[in-house]
Amino acid sequence: MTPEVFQRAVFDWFDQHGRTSLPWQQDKTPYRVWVSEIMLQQTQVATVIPYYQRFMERFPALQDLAEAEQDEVLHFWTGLGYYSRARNLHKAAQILWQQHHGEFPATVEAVQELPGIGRSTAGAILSISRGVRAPILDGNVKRVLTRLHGVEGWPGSKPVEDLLWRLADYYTPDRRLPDYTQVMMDLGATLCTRSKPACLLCPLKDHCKAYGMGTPTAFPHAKPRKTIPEKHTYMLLVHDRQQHKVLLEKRPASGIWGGLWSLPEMVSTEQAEQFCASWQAELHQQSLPAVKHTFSHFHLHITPLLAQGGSDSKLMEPERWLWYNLDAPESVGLAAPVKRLLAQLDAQR
DNA sequence: AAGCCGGGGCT
DNA sequence: AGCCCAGGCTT
Repeated sequence: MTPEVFQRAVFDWFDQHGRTSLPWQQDKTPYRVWVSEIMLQQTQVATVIPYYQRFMERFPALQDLAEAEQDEVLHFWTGLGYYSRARNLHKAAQILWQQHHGEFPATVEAVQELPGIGRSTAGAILSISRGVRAPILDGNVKRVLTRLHGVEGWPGSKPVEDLLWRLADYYTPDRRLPDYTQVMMDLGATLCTRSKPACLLCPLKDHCKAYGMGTPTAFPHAKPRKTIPEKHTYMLLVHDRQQHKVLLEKRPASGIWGGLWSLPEMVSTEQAEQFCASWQAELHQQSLPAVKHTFSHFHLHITPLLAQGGSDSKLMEPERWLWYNLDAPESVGLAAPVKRLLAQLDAQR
Protein backbone atom coordinates (compact mmCIF):
# COMPACT_ATOMS: atom_id res chain seq x y z
CA MET A 1 0.00 0.00 0.00
CA THR A 2 1.53 3.30 -1.03
CA PRO A 3 1.70 6.17 1.43
CA GLU A 4 -0.50 8.26 -0.87
CA VAL A 5 -3.30 5.69 -0.89
CA PHE A 6 -2.95 5.15 2.83
CA GLN A 7 -3.07 8.87 3.58
CA ARG A 8 -6.08 9.50 1.34
CA ALA A 9 -7.98 6.70 3.05
CA VAL A 10 -7.26 7.85 6.61
CA PHE A 11 -7.77 11.57 5.92
CA ASP A 12 -11.13 10.90 4.27
CA TRP A 13 -12.13 8.87 7.29
CA PHE A 14 -10.84 11.51 9.69
CA ASP A 15 -12.86 14.24 7.97
CA GLN A 16 -16.03 12.27 8.64
CA HIS A 17 -15.36 10.37 11.85
CA GLY A 18 -12.24 11.71 13.56
CA ARG A 19 -12.46 13.04 17.10
CA THR A 20 -12.22 16.82 17.39
CA SER A 21 -13.85 17.59 20.73
CA LEU A 22 -11.38 16.21 23.24
CA PRO A 23 -10.24 18.84 25.76
CA TRP A 24 -6.62 18.83 24.56
CA GLN A 25 -7.76 19.28 20.95
CA GLN A 26 -8.88 22.80 21.74
CA ASP A 27 -6.10 25.39 21.55
CA LYS A 28 -3.37 22.91 20.63
CA THR A 29 -0.35 24.63 22.13
CA PRO A 30 2.77 22.54 22.76
CA TYR A 31 2.20 22.84 26.52
CA ARG A 32 -1.42 21.66 26.42
CA VAL A 33 -0.65 18.83 24.01
CA TRP A 34 2.36 17.80 26.09
CA VAL A 35 0.39 17.54 29.32
CA SER A 36 -2.27 15.47 27.58
CA GLU A 37 0.28 13.12 26.02
CA ILE A 38 1.92 12.47 29.37
CA MET A 39 -1.38 11.83 31.09
CA LEU A 40 -2.44 9.53 28.27
CA GLN A 41 0.60 7.29 28.60
CA GLN A 42 -0.77 3.88 29.56
CA THR A 43 -3.99 5.57 30.62
CA GLN A 44 -7.30 5.61 28.82
CA VAL A 45 -8.94 8.75 27.49
CA ALA A 46 -12.02 8.56 29.70
CA THR A 47 -9.83 8.32 32.78
CA VAL A 48 -7.66 11.24 31.77
CA ILE A 49 -10.32 13.83 30.90
CA PRO A 50 -11.29 14.96 34.43
CA TYR A 51 -7.65 14.96 35.57
CA TYR A 52 -6.65 17.01 32.55
CA GLN A 53 -9.35 19.59 33.16
CA ARG A 54 -8.45 20.04 36.84
CA PHE A 55 -4.75 20.16 36.02
CA MET A 56 -5.08 22.78 33.30
CA GLU A 57 -7.32 24.90 35.45
CA ARG A 58 -4.65 25.00 38.14
CA PHE A 59 -1.62 25.13 35.78
CA PRO A 60 -2.94 26.89 32.67
CA ALA A 61 0.51 27.76 31.30
CA LEU A 62 4.03 26.40 31.40
CA GLN A 63 5.10 29.06 33.88
CA ASP A 64 2.42 28.03 36.38
CA LEU A 65 3.72 24.47 36.31
CA ALA A 66 7.38 25.44 36.42
CA GLU A 67 6.86 27.62 39.47
CA ALA A 68 4.66 25.18 41.41
CA GLU A 69 5.78 22.96 44.27
CA GLN A 70 6.23 19.31 43.35
CA ASP A 71 3.85 18.38 46.14
CA GLU A 72 1.08 20.35 44.55
CA VAL A 73 1.75 18.86 41.11
CA LEU A 74 1.54 15.40 42.62
CA HIS A 75 -1.64 16.39 44.41
CA PHE A 76 -3.30 16.98 41.05
CA TRP A 77 -1.96 13.64 39.83
CA THR A 78 -3.24 11.62 42.76
CA GLY A 79 -5.18 8.59 41.48
CA LEU A 80 -3.75 8.66 37.96
CA GLY A 81 -0.84 6.35 38.74
CA TYR A 82 2.68 6.23 37.30
CA TYR A 83 3.69 9.17 39.46
CA SER A 84 7.11 9.47 37.89
CA ARG A 85 5.19 10.98 34.98
CA ALA A 86 4.19 13.90 37.19
CA ARG A 87 7.67 14.34 38.64
CA ASN A 88 9.23 14.30 35.17
CA LEU A 89 6.58 16.66 33.83
CA HIS A 90 7.35 19.13 36.60
CA LYS A 91 11.10 18.79 36.12
CA ALA A 92 10.81 19.23 32.36
CA ALA A 93 8.65 22.31 32.84
CA GLN A 94 11.40 23.87 34.95
CA ILE A 95 14.01 22.98 32.33
CA LEU A 96 11.91 24.52 29.57
CA TRP A 97 11.18 27.61 31.63
CA GLN A 98 14.71 28.20 32.80
CA GLN A 99 16.84 26.92 29.94
CA HIS A 100 14.65 27.22 26.83
CA HIS A 101 12.95 30.54 27.50
CA GLY A 102 9.67 28.72 28.00
CA GLU A 103 9.63 27.39 24.43
CA PHE A 104 9.62 23.81 23.21
CA PRO A 105 12.62 22.79 21.07
CA ALA A 106 11.89 22.43 17.36
CA THR A 107 13.14 18.89 16.74
CA VAL A 108 12.14 15.47 17.95
CA GLU A 109 15.69 14.77 19.08
CA ALA A 110 15.81 17.87 21.26
CA VAL A 111 12.33 17.37 22.74
CA GLN A 112 13.24 13.78 23.51
CA GLU A 113 16.00 15.03 25.80
CA LEU A 114 13.37 16.21 28.27
CA PRO A 115 12.60 13.81 31.11
CA GLY A 116 9.52 11.66 30.54
CA ILE A 117 9.40 12.27 26.79
CA GLY A 118 10.43 9.44 24.48
CA ARG A 119 10.37 9.30 20.72
CA SER A 120 6.64 8.71 20.37
CA THR A 121 5.56 11.42 22.79
CA ALA A 122 8.02 13.87 21.23
CA GLY A 123 6.59 13.08 17.80
CA ALA A 124 3.03 13.54 19.03
CA ILE A 125 3.76 16.90 20.65
CA LEU A 126 5.57 18.38 17.66
CA SER A 127 3.27 16.99 14.98
CA ILE A 128 0.04 17.97 16.72
CA SER A 129 1.06 21.37 18.03
CA ARG A 130 3.43 22.51 15.30
CA GLY A 131 2.80 20.36 12.26
CA VAL A 132 6.27 18.85 12.31
CA ARG A 133 6.59 15.72 10.20
CA ALA A 134 7.28 13.15 12.91
CA PRO A 135 5.84 9.67 13.31
CA ILE A 136 4.37 8.30 16.51
CA LEU A 137 4.28 4.69 17.66
CA ASP A 138 1.95 4.19 20.58
CA GLY A 139 -0.23 1.20 21.36
CA ASN A 140 -2.87 2.33 18.86
CA VAL A 141 -0.47 2.71 15.96
CA LYS A 142 1.22 -0.58 16.81
CA ARG A 143 -2.16 -2.30 16.64
CA VAL A 144 -3.11 -0.69 13.32
CA LEU A 145 0.24 -1.41 11.67
CA THR A 146 0.67 -4.97 12.92
CA ARG A 147 -2.79 -5.79 11.62
CA LEU A 148 -2.38 -3.95 8.32
CA HIS A 149 0.84 -5.83 7.57
CA GLY A 150 0.25 -9.01 9.55
CA VAL A 151 3.43 -8.32 11.49
CA GLU A 152 4.60 -11.42 13.33
CA GLY A 153 6.32 -11.34 16.70
CA TRP A 154 5.86 -9.33 19.85
CA PRO A 155 5.89 -5.53 19.21
CA GLY A 156 7.89 -5.00 22.40
CA SER A 157 10.91 -6.79 20.96
CA LYS A 158 13.60 -4.69 19.35
CA PRO A 159 13.40 -6.02 15.77
CA VAL A 160 9.62 -5.80 15.60
CA GLU A 161 9.59 -2.33 17.13
CA ASP A 162 12.23 -1.18 14.64
CA LEU A 163 10.10 -2.49 11.77
CA LEU A 164 7.02 -0.71 13.13
CA TRP A 165 8.91 2.59 13.41
CA ARG A 166 9.97 2.23 9.78
CA LEU A 167 6.39 1.56 8.74
CA ALA A 168 5.13 4.46 10.86
CA ASP A 169 7.63 6.77 9.20
CA TYR A 170 6.85 5.39 5.74
CA TYR A 171 3.16 6.27 5.97
CA THR A 172 3.61 9.67 7.60
CA PRO A 173 2.59 12.47 5.20
CA ASP A 174 4.17 15.89 4.94
CA ARG A 175 0.96 17.83 5.24
CA ARG A 176 -1.91 17.90 7.75
CA LEU A 177 0.37 16.49 10.45
CA PRO A 178 -1.91 17.34 13.39
CA ASP A 179 -4.82 15.54 11.72
CA TYR A 180 -2.64 12.63 10.72
CA THR A 181 -1.30 11.96 14.20
CA GLN A 182 -4.79 12.28 15.58
CA VAL A 183 -6.36 9.93 13.04
CA MET A 184 -3.81 7.22 13.71
CA MET A 185 -4.75 7.28 17.36
CA ASP A 186 -8.45 7.56 16.55
CA LEU A 187 -8.35 4.50 14.30
CA GLY A 188 -6.69 2.45 17.00
CA ALA A 189 -8.93 3.76 19.75
CA THR A 190 -12.31 3.59 18.03
CA LEU A 191 -12.15 1.02 15.19
CA CYS A 192 -9.01 -1.05 15.38
CA THR A 193 -9.56 -1.95 19.00
CA ARG A 194 -7.89 -4.80 20.80
CA SER A 195 -11.06 -6.86 21.01
CA LYS A 196 -14.05 -6.67 18.70
CA PRO A 197 -12.52 -4.39 16.06
CA ALA A 198 -15.03 -2.73 13.72
CA CYS A 199 -13.27 -3.87 10.56
CA LEU A 200 -16.30 -3.30 8.33
CA LEU A 201 -16.09 0.42 9.09
CA CYS A 202 -12.33 0.64 8.61
CA PRO A 203 -10.94 2.71 5.72
CA LEU A 204 -7.98 0.31 5.48
CA LYS A 205 -9.86 -2.98 5.44
CA ASP A 206 -9.29 -3.64 1.72
CA HIS A 207 -5.54 -3.53 2.34
CA CYS A 208 -5.44 -5.10 5.80
CA LYS A 209 -3.63 -8.41 5.97
CA ALA A 210 -5.10 -9.42 9.32
CA TYR A 211 -8.62 -8.66 8.07
CA GLY A 212 -7.91 -10.62 4.91
CA MET A 213 -6.86 -13.59 6.99
CA GLY A 214 -10.06 -13.31 8.99
CA THR A 215 -8.22 -13.07 12.30
CA PRO A 216 -7.67 -9.38 13.08
CA THR A 217 -7.39 -9.94 16.82
CA ALA A 218 -4.47 -12.32 16.31
CA PHE A 219 -2.40 -9.13 16.01
CA PRO A 220 -0.46 -7.69 17.66
CA HIS A 221 1.06 -10.91 18.90
CA ALA A 222 1.05 -11.28 22.67
CA LYS A 223 4.15 -10.97 24.76
CA PRO A 224 5.85 -14.36 25.01
CA ARG A 225 5.69 -15.68 28.53
CA LYS A 226 8.96 -16.84 29.97
CA THR A 227 7.36 -18.81 32.75
CA ILE A 228 3.87 -19.85 31.91
CA PRO A 229 1.38 -19.89 34.77
CA GLU A 230 0.67 -22.97 36.88
CA LYS A 231 -2.91 -24.02 37.46
CA HIS A 232 -4.31 -26.75 39.66
CA THR A 233 -7.42 -28.83 39.50
CA TYR A 234 -8.88 -32.04 40.91
CA MET A 235 -10.34 -34.69 38.68
CA LEU A 236 -12.77 -37.23 40.04
CA LEU A 237 -12.60 -40.86 39.00
CA VAL A 238 -15.95 -42.31 40.03
CA HIS A 239 -16.19 -46.09 39.57
CA ASP A 240 -19.44 -47.94 39.48
CA ARG A 241 -19.70 -50.78 42.02
CA GLN A 242 -18.62 -53.43 39.51
CA GLN A 243 -15.58 -51.29 38.58
CA HIS A 244 -16.37 -51.52 34.91
CA LYS A 245 -17.39 -47.96 34.31
CA VAL A 246 -16.14 -44.46 35.06
CA LEU A 247 -18.19 -41.30 35.08
CA LEU A 248 -17.26 -38.77 32.39
CA GLU A 249 -18.55 -35.25 31.83
CA LYS A 250 -18.72 -33.52 28.48
CA ARG A 251 -16.78 -30.26 28.17
CA PRO A 252 -18.48 -27.12 26.93
CA ALA A 253 -18.27 -26.72 23.16
CA SER A 254 -15.83 -23.83 23.41
CA GLY A 255 -12.66 -23.38 25.42
CA ILE A 256 -10.09 -25.91 26.55
CA TRP A 257 -10.91 -29.41 25.33
CA GLY A 258 -14.10 -28.11 23.75
CA GLY A 259 -16.58 -30.90 23.11
CA LEU A 260 -14.31 -33.62 24.49
CA TRP A 261 -15.19 -35.93 27.33
CA SER A 262 -13.35 -35.35 30.57
CA LEU A 263 -13.43 -36.40 34.21
CA PRO A 264 -15.53 -34.21 36.48
CA GLU A 265 -13.33 -31.33 37.58
CA MET A 266 -13.36 -30.07 41.15
CA VAL A 267 -11.74 -26.95 42.51
CA SER A 268 -11.46 -28.43 46.02
CA THR A 269 -11.78 -31.67 47.96
CA GLU A 270 -14.82 -30.16 49.63
CA GLN A 271 -16.50 -29.79 46.29
CA ALA A 272 -15.55 -33.38 45.51
CA GLU A 273 -17.20 -34.52 48.75
CA GLN A 274 -20.39 -32.72 47.85
CA PHE A 275 -20.32 -34.07 44.33
CA CYS A 276 -19.88 -37.65 45.55
CA ALA A 277 -22.73 -37.24 47.99
CA SER A 278 -25.05 -36.15 45.22
CA TRP A 279 -24.07 -39.20 43.16
CA GLN A 280 -24.28 -41.58 46.15
CA ALA A 281 -20.60 -42.35 45.84
CA GLU A 282 -17.84 -42.39 48.44
CA LEU A 283 -14.48 -40.75 48.17
CA HIS A 284 -11.50 -43.05 48.72
CA GLN A 285 -8.45 -42.20 50.78
CA GLN A 286 -6.21 -43.81 48.23
CA SER A 287 -5.50 -42.01 44.99
CA LEU A 288 -3.53 -42.07 41.77
CA PRO A 289 -0.28 -40.20 41.12
CA ALA A 290 -0.72 -36.56 40.13
CA VAL A 291 -0.53 -35.66 36.47
CA LYS A 292 1.04 -32.61 34.91
CA HIS A 293 -0.27 -31.48 31.57
CA THR A 294 1.27 -28.61 29.63
CA PHE A 295 -0.66 -26.31 27.31
CA SER A 296 0.87 -23.59 25.20
CA HIS A 297 -0.12 -21.00 27.78
CA PHE A 298 -0.16 -22.79 31.17
CA HIS A 299 0.79 -25.90 33.10
CA LEU A 300 -2.08 -27.83 34.58
CA HIS A 301 -1.48 -29.92 37.69
CA ILE A 302 -4.16 -32.55 38.06
CA THR A 303 -4.75 -34.28 41.38
CA PRO A 304 -6.87 -37.37 40.78
CA LEU A 305 -9.45 -38.34 43.40
CA LEU A 306 -10.87 -41.86 43.50
CA ALA A 307 -14.45 -42.60 44.41
CA GLN A 308 -16.72 -45.61 44.24
CA GLY A 309 -20.42 -46.14 44.13
CA GLY A 310 -22.56 -43.93 42.10
CA SER A 311 -25.98 -44.66 40.81
CA ASP A 312 -25.71 -46.17 37.39
CA SER A 313 -29.44 -45.84 37.00
CA LYS A 314 -29.57 -42.25 38.13
CA LEU A 315 -31.54 -40.02 35.82
CA MET A 316 -29.07 -37.84 34.00
CA GLU A 317 -28.61 -35.72 30.93
CA PRO A 318 -27.06 -38.12 28.42
CA GLU A 319 -25.52 -35.30 26.45
CA ARG A 320 -23.55 -34.24 29.52
CA TRP A 321 -22.83 -37.40 31.54
CA LEU A 322 -21.48 -40.72 30.36
CA TRP A 323 -20.72 -43.95 32.19
CA TYR A 324 -17.62 -44.85 30.21
CA ASN A 325 -17.13 -48.60 30.01
CA LEU A 326 -13.46 -49.49 30.44
CA ASP A 327 -14.07 -52.98 29.07
CA ALA A 328 -15.95 -51.79 26.01
CA PRO A 329 -14.92 -48.16 25.51
CA GLU A 330 -17.17 -45.89 23.48
CA SER A 331 -15.67 -44.11 20.49
CA VAL A 332 -15.55 -40.64 21.96
CA GLY A 333 -13.03 -37.84 22.16
CA LEU A 334 -11.01 -37.83 25.38
CA ALA A 335 -8.75 -35.10 26.69
CA ALA A 336 -5.16 -36.37 26.69
CA PRO A 337 -4.55 -36.41 30.46
CA VAL A 338 -7.96 -38.02 30.95
CA LYS A 339 -6.95 -40.82 28.67
CA ARG A 340 -3.78 -41.29 30.71
CA LEU A 341 -5.65 -41.32 34.00
CA LEU A 342 -8.15 -43.86 32.68
CA ALA A 343 -5.27 -46.07 31.54
CA GLN A 344 -3.70 -45.87 35.01
CA LEU A 345 -6.99 -46.71 36.64
CA ASP A 346 -7.55 -49.63 34.28
CA ALA A 347 -4.10 -50.99 35.08
CA GLN A 348 -4.56 -50.99 38.82
CA ARG A 349 -8.10 -52.28 39.21
C1' DA B 1 16.17 -7.57 26.96
C1' DA B 2 13.65 -7.43 31.10
C1' DG B 3 11.57 -5.24 35.14
C1' DC B 4 9.17 -1.53 37.00
C1' DC B 5 5.61 1.85 37.60
C1' DG B 6 -0.44 2.06 38.92
C1' DG B 7 -5.14 2.70 38.65
C1' DG B 8 -9.09 1.46 35.91
C1' DG B 9 -11.63 -0.92 32.25
C1' DC B 10 -12.56 -5.10 29.71
C1' DT B 11 -13.28 -9.97 29.05
C1' DA C 1 -8.22 -13.06 37.48
C1' DG C 2 -5.52 -11.78 34.09
C1' DC C 3 -4.54 -8.64 30.42
C1' DC C 4 -4.13 -4.20 28.40
C1' DC C 5 -3.98 0.84 28.12
C1' DA C 6 -2.13 7.92 23.71
C1' DG C 7 5.39 4.74 27.25
C1' DG C 8 9.56 5.80 29.34
C1' DC C 9 13.24 4.91 32.54
C1' DT C 10 16.42 1.91 34.95
C1' DT C 11 19.10 -2.09 35.47
